[in-house]
Amino acid sequence: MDDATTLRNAGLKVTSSRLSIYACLSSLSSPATAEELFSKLHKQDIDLSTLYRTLNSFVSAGLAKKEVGRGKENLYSLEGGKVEHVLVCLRCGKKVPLDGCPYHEVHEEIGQKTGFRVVDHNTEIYGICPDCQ
Amino acid sequence: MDDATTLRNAGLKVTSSRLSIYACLSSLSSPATAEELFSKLHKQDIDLSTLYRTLNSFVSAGLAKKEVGRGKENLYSLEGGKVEHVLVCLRCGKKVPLDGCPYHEVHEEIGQKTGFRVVDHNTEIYGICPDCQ
DNA sequence: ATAGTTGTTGCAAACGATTCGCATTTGCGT
DNA sequence: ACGCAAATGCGAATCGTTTGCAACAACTAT
Repeated sequence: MDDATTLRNAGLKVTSSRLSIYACLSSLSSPATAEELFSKLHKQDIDLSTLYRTLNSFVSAGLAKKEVGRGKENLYSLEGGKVEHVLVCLRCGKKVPLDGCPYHEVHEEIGQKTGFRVVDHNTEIYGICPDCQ
Repeated sequence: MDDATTLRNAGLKVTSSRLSIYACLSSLSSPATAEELFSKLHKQDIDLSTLYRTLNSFVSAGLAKKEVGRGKENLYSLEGGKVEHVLVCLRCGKKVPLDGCPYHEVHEEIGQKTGFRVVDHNTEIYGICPDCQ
């Protein structure tokens, strides 16, 4: 499925800005701030407010995720990109990656029970509720 | 362990503001905005900037957690408080609580495989690694 | 294709959640 | 008690993010 189709399926109009932003997001190896995305997109001449509006659209559509960063800015990343699961040691901070998604089956179960379409799970479990689908 | 000891163990000076804020956080059933906490604390006469500074201290000390809310404000909650599992709808923001911890068995499995003692799981999965135990 | 409808974009201005500087006060080790 | 470093209150500043509006571009039905 190409990006345009992905956007359409999410109920979003396809525009060149959105395609650029989507492509930019999918090129990320880790979540980025709006400012970072903005400078990556600098040549494409996309307005900052458009970027913000687009990011919010993506989040509402379940395509992207928004999380708190270090400062007062937020981080954005594609939903369902390379989901990485990490064990973090509270003492030494060491991180041990886990292979695959240990929650996969559990989330399917939850989806069946609640009617949510489960999309991601980091801070919380995100999805689209029956009323919105 | 009482709150004062908790703060001290986290390397924070114990002050009445901090005790109030900590108590306020631990009374929450779900994450709250700084504004909400502020109005809950309004009798205690704590300055808003103190609240923010304190919340940041708590987060840095690993006592509290900060996450993005619906608007442009963030949500704060105690780390390791009543762990609640919630399905959040990306569209309408509705939250549906889950009974129990769906990950319980999965985490036991992970613990056995990796040697970690799994302690919590919100943004990431926390534990104590074999070297630290 | 064409015209109409609706959602999107750019621009500039506003907003407001969060941060910061500084003088004062407080906790806490000696 | 004494002194130092850290915490607080107050105000003002910051700047990440949102918004209003007019122009414009995508999609739909003709």
